[in-house]
Amino acid sequence: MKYWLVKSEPDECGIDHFVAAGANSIRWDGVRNYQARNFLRQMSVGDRVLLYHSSCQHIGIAGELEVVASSYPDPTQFDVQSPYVDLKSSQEEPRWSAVDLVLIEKWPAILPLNTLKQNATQLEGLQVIAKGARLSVMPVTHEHWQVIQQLR
DNA sequence: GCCAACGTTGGC
DNA sequence: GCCAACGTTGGC
Repeated sequence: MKYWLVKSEPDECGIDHFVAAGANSIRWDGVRNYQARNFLRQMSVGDRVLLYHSSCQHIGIAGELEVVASSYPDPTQFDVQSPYVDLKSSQEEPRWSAVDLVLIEKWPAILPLNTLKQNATQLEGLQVIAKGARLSVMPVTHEHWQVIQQLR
């Protein structure tokens, strides 16, 4: 089992979207960055995922998700109605991938980015606390996962 | 709203 | 292959 962190603005697809979906999964699509896509493609069913809220009032980790479907072609890249459409992508060689995620737990409170930064020594290398970090899908080591669990 | 950091594009 | 210009991300 591997560990990951995904970023989203809570208005777009936040923890409450997953709460509303209940036992139903939500497709994690619209990723249009190659490095992030490559990480999506490394996800396996059963992997655990931290959901991070960005660009909002309470920045930080909002809860835990689980991968229930490994990567498949992101349908939004072919949807001309979608803001994520990519006209340079083809059905034969889809450029972008999506996975399906389901809620494991909404944490009782957001674990603030500030708290993560205050524990930067223990979390050294965790990409979300790096200055200027823009990656929206990133791996989390088992050690970092355990530190984060203790901080929540 | 500002702006630093970053990824991508495209001319050469 | 280099790099300037541009658009976007995301914390503050």
